[in-house]
Amino acid sequence: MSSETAKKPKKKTPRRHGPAERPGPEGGKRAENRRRRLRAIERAGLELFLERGVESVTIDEIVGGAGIAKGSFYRYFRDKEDLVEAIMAPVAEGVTAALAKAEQVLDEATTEAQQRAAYFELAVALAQAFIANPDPVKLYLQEGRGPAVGARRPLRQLADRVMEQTVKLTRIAREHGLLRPFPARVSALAVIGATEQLTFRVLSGEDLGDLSKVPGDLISLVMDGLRP
Amino acid sequence: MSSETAKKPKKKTPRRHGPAERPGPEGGKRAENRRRRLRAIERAGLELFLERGVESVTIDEIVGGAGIAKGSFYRYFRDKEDLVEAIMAPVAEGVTAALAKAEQVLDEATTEAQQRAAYFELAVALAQAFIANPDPVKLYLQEGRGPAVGARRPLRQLADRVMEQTVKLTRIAREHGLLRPFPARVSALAVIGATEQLTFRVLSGEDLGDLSKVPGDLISLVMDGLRP
DNA sequence: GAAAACCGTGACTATTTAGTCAGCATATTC
DNA sequence: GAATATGCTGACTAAATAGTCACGGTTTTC
Repeated sequence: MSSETAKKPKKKTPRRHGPAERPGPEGGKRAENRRRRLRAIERAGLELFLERGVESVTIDEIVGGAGIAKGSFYRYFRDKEDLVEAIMAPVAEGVTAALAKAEQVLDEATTEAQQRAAYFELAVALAQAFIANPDPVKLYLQEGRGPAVGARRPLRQLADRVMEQTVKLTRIAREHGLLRPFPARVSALAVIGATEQLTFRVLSGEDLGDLSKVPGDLISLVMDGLRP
Repeated sequence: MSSETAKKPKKKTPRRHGPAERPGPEGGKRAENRRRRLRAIERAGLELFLERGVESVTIDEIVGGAGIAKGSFYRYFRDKEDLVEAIMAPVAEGVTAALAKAEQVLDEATTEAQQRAAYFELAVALAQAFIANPDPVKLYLQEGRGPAVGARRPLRQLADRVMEQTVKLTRIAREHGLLRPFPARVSALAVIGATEQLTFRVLSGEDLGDLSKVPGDLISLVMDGLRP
């Protein structure tokens, strides 16, 4: 508070989310309680975020839903943004890793079969990440286009990372002659957009018929188009 | 109030947005002031919503941005949701009308040429609505997947209407043999998703190369796919 | 099992916020 | 241009909210 230029909440962020600085104990009772509480907070937060939107949910509601005291929230998370980041961490890591892996494999691939296999692997890895974390994925789809300020920042940042990585992959695929020569950004965004919209509506309970057919239909649609 | 039995702010909504019930005057100075103020509020609100998200913006910030007193806001709008609805009205009407018109024309079309013309007209009408209201469209794309509660309700409702109408059109097109036989909802959502994502990123200032080529590329991509 | 480290609690403070309204200002009417 | 209708203002209230912290309970350590 010495220097002026009064920013309200400033960006002081020495440490980030996590149970606390996880002082020292062992793999015993404390660690167990910690895990339980952490999960309770994440679970309650996620449920409320999906129902009412990240920005409208208050810390009081979250602690109420988790059945803990308010002070405990602040032992585990710095603020709401921190909680969102924690909720998204598994998805963010899974998706980022899958995209990075695909890029690396593609760079080293020499045959078209290898290339196709890389894309197939990518699709499988993404599908696994989605299926393992449907609610966080829905939150991402629901709020991921918001401005990168406040509690939604982690969501928007993930969306931007996904876009950039996908553009890279698209560029590689195009250079390998696997795609028609549209600008890579255009192809990538169209594919992301179609995939995300379909995923969002499925996760919203929209009736899309036989769900097991959707992924195949999407790929067929994207690769060969809608024209009969 | 252990759980939630009563509605917090209730849904009392006797009248809706507008300058007021526009008492009586004429086409003179008062009406002029009214219009100016209305536009100032909408402009300030829209700018803040895009920058920081609908739910995070306060009424005080809006009146500050518009340069008016707080009481005046409430003369023109019931609350923030009401303002959002007003901001989106031109787009909502344009899009809804275009989709309804296309449905009607398609129902009466007898030749394939007429059908194709109807889709072309639709594309033109939608493009016009987008170009005439880029900021509201961006707001819709940014927040339109949020839950249909609070100030974002009008945005989500518009998104749902767009989806339903597009599904209808897709179904008609498919029955006319213009599309491959994917489930109509799947095709429709894929097209909407690709279109909206591309539009959102264009409006976010993303570099997509020659912008005049994007619509054509999108159509080509959707109709004939990415495969070379 | 006693001391020490750690943790959870919820009342509390300082802010922020939505919404109101009495009084002054401006436009319209005659 | 006086009388009246309408509109704008901003201080005010009540409610909500983020974040803190002293205290008492729990777990670990020795």
